[in-house]
Amino acid sequence: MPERKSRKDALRNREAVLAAADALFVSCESPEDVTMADIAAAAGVGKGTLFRAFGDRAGLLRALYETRLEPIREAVEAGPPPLGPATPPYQRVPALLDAVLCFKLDNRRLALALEESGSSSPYQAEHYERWHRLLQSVLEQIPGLTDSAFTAHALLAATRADLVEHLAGQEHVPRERMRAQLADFVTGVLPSAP
Amino acid sequence: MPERKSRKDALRNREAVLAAADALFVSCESPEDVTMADIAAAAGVGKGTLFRAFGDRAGLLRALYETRLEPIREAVEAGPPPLGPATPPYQRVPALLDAVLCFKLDNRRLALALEESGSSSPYQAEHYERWHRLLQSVLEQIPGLTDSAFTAHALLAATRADLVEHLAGQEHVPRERMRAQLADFVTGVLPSAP
DNA sequence: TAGAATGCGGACCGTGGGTCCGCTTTCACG
DNA sequence: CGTGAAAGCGGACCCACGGTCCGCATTCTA
Repeated sequence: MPERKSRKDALRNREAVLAAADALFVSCESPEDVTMADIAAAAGVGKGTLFRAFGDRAGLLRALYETRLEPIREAVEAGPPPLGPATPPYQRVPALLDAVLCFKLDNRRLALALEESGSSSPYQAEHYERWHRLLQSVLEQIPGLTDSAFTAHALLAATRADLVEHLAGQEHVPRERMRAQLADFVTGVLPSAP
Repeated sequence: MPERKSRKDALRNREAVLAAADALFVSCESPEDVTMADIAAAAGVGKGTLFRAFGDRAGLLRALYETRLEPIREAVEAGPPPLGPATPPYQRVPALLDAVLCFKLDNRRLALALEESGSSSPYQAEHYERWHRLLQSVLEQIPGLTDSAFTAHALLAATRADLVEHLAGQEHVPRERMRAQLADFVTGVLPSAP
């Protein structure tokens, strides 16, 4: 069907914008003081271009996020254990959450920007849906869990970007300690094999 | 010290604003389409009055929130079991989280408005601090828990306003079911007494 | 009941997301 | 190549909203 290919300048500009936005988010105090105009200027394009390419702020954030997320997505969908589908559920659940946590640690500002993207809640984002479905389906294979849907939500909530930011930023919890805490929590939630 | 008493019209207006804001938040689709001007108009005062009384949007939200929260706070600090301090930890933890959940169910829009209050994360709010400290201290009395601070964060994260809103609003999970899910989750997290 | 102190209110401002439209660049086709 | 039209560009512009300001009204004090 359609998918008529874009002009090459459009493509080049799209990349420039993504790169500029990424850089700005990495080197900012708080995501909300990176404005659309800033990004356009840093990318050397006009605001119109930026909005034409991504629709609105949320669209740009989403596009960036998906890009960053792709390697992990692949590792989860078709990679080797402990992330890939061949992993037994008991090991895979902590591995998945650890991956999410690490991702948010590595992309703090971006994740933050996306979750507080003004309007709608993070729960309507399509990538959240994906994580939740996956986690739920894995949890379902673990006997003794009563409600895999809610459990998946609750576990993912423990990796929310602003919580991560709070722990890492304000309370200076080091990365490895946080990973250990989350891992402990997760294994505590899973029914202990008797 | 100071605390010079306010004029009575100031006090009256303050109440009018709180009432108007409350009403508007209850009957709105999304908290972000209740503007400050709306609130001022509904309260029959000028915008200046509103900002004089509460400083800024976040201040107003906070004031409203604290007001609503007060009964629960009292019940927790000095009330009878299962919320009050006399309750044994194993029962009190689920009771506290249930109270939080019910509060957010009863004040969905308001809690939402506060958490997404633009700028700073909910984790810097003083009322979050309070809940966290309390929950942590109760968790500490339960043997076998390795990290009460993180566990408290993670449990509270399961009651985040936008998650509650998502479950109640989009997925139409009924109140009692949600309470049961949370209760199950919480007891799952607490180490089972052997 | 006069004067000061406190508060009122709405016109006004700055900012930032998003739009618009005349001009430029690209590309398919001859 | 040359050429015309589609695709894209960019920055001036718009508007909504949070927040400020200051001349006027109300309340308090003596």
